[in-house]
Amino acid sequence: MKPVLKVMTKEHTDSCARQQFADCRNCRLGALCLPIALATADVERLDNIVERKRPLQRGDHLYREDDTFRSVYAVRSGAIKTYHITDDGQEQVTGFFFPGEIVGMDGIGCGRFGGSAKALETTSICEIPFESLGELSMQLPSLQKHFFQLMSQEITEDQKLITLLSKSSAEQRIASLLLSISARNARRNLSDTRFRLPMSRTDIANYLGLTIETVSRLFTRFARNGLVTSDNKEIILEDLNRLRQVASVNRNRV
Amino acid sequence: MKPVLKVMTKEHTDSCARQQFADCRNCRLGALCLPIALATADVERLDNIVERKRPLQRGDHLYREDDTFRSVYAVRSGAIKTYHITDDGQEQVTGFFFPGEIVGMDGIGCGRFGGSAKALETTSICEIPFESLGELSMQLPSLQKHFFQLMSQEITEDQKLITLLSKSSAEQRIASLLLSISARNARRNLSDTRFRLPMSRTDIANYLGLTIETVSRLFTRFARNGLVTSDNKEIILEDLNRLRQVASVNRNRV
DNA sequence: CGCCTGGTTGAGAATCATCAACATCTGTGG
DNA sequence: CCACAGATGTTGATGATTCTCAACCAGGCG
Repeated sequence: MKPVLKVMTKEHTDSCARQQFADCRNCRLGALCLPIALATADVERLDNIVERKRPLQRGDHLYREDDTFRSVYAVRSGAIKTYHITDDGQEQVTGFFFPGEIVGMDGIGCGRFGGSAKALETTSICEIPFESLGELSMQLPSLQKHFFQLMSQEITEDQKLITLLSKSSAEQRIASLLLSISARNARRNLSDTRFRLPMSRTDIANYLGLTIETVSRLFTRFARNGLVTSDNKEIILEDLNRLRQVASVNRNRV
Repeated sequence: MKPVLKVMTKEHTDSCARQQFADCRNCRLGALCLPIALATADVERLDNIVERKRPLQRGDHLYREDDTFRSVYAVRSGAIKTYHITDDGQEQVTGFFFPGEIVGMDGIGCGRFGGSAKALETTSICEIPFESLGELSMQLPSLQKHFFQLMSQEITEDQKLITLLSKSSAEQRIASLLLSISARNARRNLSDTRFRLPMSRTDIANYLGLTIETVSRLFTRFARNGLVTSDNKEIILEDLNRLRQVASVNRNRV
């Protein structure tokens, strides 16, 4: 049994969210998750179609590759990783999702999920049935538009990752990932300099197209150079500006 | 002046399309471009909002990064590359688009295009104004759904590229690209074994996260091993099956 | 004709992967 | 509460792939 005190850590915000989450109207993540310029009455209609599920435990699947697509999912608390299995059986991590972010939009296309989604830690989720959403969108132009936006944001995100994988050294990839998580924490009013990485080194390596050894070595190198302090998954970014430099100073390809 | 005979080459299909393209109803690409189960009357409504533009010349921009987003574009003939400029001024090619494919969906999110799109050769385009499309979607559920599908397909495509960049050797990347273009040619009823690559080695290298030297060396290696015959941009895939093997045999990472 | 762009080829260097040993953490059962 | 096993992470030595630099070739155009 963990002491109750645990609730008062930096995860405080999310922990509270977990309880308060009666509906979309007073969801603390509202502005992040579906920050639509919806009239109050419209939020209510959205709220009606959203289903809250019981929390996933670490390692539980939210959905699996080839499952029939019915819903997209908003992360309330915790963290999700998405991944594919390649033809030759290897895992490819394609993304990490934090509270306020939407998972599962790749499934809209073919009616099945193109990859799997798995909880990295205890995670609570709002399920948004897509059929109903489609109908609702039909009536609420702003909701439809917003959904288009979310999807194209995902395209943009993926393209950033493509650039990262295509052009950057191992050092830059890791610096970029840390900065990305930092920025996403800031959005949720959490610290942008001290946080816990919910994913394993293996997941980081896989996501960034590196080996765990390289990731490990770079964490220690960053620590040696005073860029970060890291105690396993707990991490402190000691110098955001210098980290930004590291992330962007490119070896001069092409 | 090119001799009229030119029209009878393997680009025949597309060349014809260029003329016949009075409207969406008898577009030969129809089933590829917006293969919707639309009633005839509905295609007519779609047709009404589509604008045909005059052809782009090689090097012309279809749109540029940060241009206000108003439309998505269907490629009728020719080829388009999309690219970003990174913070430090380098180009990152994010995709190649062939006839029947839709460009510009990354712009939907923030109201501006997230990258630029440029013609690799003489290219004709159908412009699909997005505002009108939004309204039309509102009335035609199947069109809205289809558009969601197109976008999530793009997400899926991007994720394949992510996997490619993250997990594959230079050899596999190039084999995969060739196979991708081959398959897309097949979709258009062109040869899947002999075609002209519309993009430069530089673009290929950039797209695949390699250097031009590596790309060049691998083309010659492939030729030496009887996988392909290549005369500059003209290419013949001599052994599709073996090429598929090369593309998928992974070094065993993670 | 010479210039310029784009492509090919070679030799050496650098980054990152691989293999291997070891350390640390977590959870389970005694 | 401790001991142990398995998973996860760290560190070191070596090697392969791919980059870098450089020379050279081919085709298009003024």
